[in-house]
Amino acid sequence: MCSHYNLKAKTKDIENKFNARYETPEDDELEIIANGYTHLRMPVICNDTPHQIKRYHWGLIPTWTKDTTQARELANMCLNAKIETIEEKPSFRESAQHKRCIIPATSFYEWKWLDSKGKNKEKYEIKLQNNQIFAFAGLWSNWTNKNTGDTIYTFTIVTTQANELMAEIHNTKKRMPVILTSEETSLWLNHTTEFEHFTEIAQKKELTAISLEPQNNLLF
DNA sequence: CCAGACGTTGTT
DNA sequence: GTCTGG
DNA sequence: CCAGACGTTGTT
DNA sequence: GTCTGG
Repeated sequence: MCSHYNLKAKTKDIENKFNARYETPEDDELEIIANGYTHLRMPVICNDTPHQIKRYHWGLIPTWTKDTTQARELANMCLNAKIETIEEKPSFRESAQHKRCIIPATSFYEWKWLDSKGKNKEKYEIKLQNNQIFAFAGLWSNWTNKNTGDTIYTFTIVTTQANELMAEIHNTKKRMPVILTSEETSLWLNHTTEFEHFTEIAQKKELTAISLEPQNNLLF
């Protein structure tokens, strides 16, 4: 499961890459290692405002969520969404139809299990081969807390079957996020391409996996 | 029927 | 809101 | 990972 | 003690 990723880039480069502008001012250079379970607000570009970069919480909260307790549970569950079933799942289908987004990133993390118990794991950081900024395919949602009237904006990262390299690393479940180049993001946002096609797109990505030193804890 | 889930995968 | 397991 | 279950049947 | 759901 893709539950940690990194966005390390100059804000100007992110803006230029995706032809979009930050909604609110940012530092010149970002380096954010996002841990899904902390539900950080991360930069996203949504289908309804494709030239704006907004910050949404990672961990999708469906519109029908009843209260904050349930919201917390769902946000923890909905860090990822399988592309094969997003049209069916109650948590995702509304978003799959109307609420798509892309999530700028420069790398993500995965562990290779070296034994069946997961006692020994090898950490990897995965990037595009040319080390370019890329984007995950994602879904967004807006949830209004009936008690406070506050609306929380959230997103999830869409996953698909692993390609050859990722299956080597994510050797238990063999999944990986749907990775898009800046040229491919409009295919996802504009809703014009079949879901199966994104699996093909993801399979073809040239990725580089860097084995991380055991002592590198990346603040996790 | 109706309370409880609603998700992915092994918290990388 | 809608589905589903018990 | 680690708290919590560890069972079967299928509501009356 | 060991499995497993979250």
